[in-house]
This record gives sequence, structure tokens and C-alpha cells, in this order.
Amino acid sequence: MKTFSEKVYDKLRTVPKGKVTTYRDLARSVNSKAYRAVGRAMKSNKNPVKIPCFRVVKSSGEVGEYSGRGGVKEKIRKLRREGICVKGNKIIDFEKFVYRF
DNA sequence: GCTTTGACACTAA
DNA sequence: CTTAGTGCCAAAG
Repeated sequence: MKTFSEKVYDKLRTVPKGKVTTYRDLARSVNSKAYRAVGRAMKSNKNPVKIPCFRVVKSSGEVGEYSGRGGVKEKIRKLRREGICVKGNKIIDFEKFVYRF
């Protein structure tokens, strides 16, 4: 039995490039409501290389937080590189970029 | 094995 | 729009 975190990582890897997912939906996709545990798992960051943490955002459309290098700024930069426009911590056309499982 | 914590979500005012 | 309060669950200590 994989741990919750491992399942989350696995799901996150299924998110196509140029798309994002939310903590809530991600948690739900692994049959749990532990959206908080998802973020916690990211920060625990067991596998920073394989896991595109920057593709995980809040359900409200905000980018949320980030613990890598430059914090949220770096996260936004990465999102933009995927083709997602971000304006002041808010994702433009967020619903368009959300990947639904 | 119990307590605290957190990269969140939702509702109400 | 903002603040405040409540709920949620796994991981760390």
C-alpha cells in the first residue's frame, strides 16, 4: 500500500503539461479529502525532480504557496512557461487550465 | 500513539 | 472586496 503522498505524486504526474490541478481535486482523485495533507506532502518533497509541484494550485484560482527557490514567484514563472498566464497570484482563465481527473 | 501543524477549502458576515 | 471562523486529514515529532 502506497502512502498517501506517493499516490498524490503519482496523480500529479498524470497532469499533462500546460495544465494545472488543485489541492482539492488532487486529494479527491486519491479518494481522500486531505487537501491539506497534499500540500504538506509537497513540502516534505520526497521527489522534487519528478514531481511538478508548481502545477498544483488552489481551487480559488490563486497559485497558492511554494517552497522552492524563489517561492511563489518562481512557481508563477514556471506556470507561465507552461503557457499559463498569472496575474498577481491569480491564474487567468483558470478554469481553462484546470485538469479534471 | 497522542498532539501539533500545514504549499487548503468553504461559509458567513 | 476582506476578515474571521470551522472543517479537513496525513505526516512529523
